[in-house]
Amino acid sequence: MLAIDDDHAPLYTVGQVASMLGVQQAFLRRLDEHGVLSPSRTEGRQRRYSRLEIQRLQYVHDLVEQGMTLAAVRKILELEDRVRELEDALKRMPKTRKRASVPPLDERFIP
DNA sequence: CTTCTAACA
DNA sequence: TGTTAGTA
Repeated sequence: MLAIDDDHAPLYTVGQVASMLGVQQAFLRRLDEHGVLSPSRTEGRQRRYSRLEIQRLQYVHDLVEQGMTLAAVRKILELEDRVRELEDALKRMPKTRKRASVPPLDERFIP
């Protein structure tokens, strides 16, 4: 009954995606090389992008235009994914009315 | 005709 | 980063 997610379906080639977004194929391939966004591959090793990946591509394109390096973009996407994880982990956490204790400044950053 | 990798400017 | 040669 779960209308299978056609948003995750790997359907589009680099060429299609590149012209859809008005970017160059080389750019998309570089994102793949740098681990920013790696689409799934066919058995013949050809890239196939899903609609979700294309959306993320739009976002990545913006960040790069704003001057972000690919390494920076990769880190940003990692952190944003991490934030989502924590957000819905929080959402599922049993409601407690306790006052959250704030960790000391020094300990709060750097994994 | 399209994509792929690798290499060069 | 964009382009291109040589393939598959």
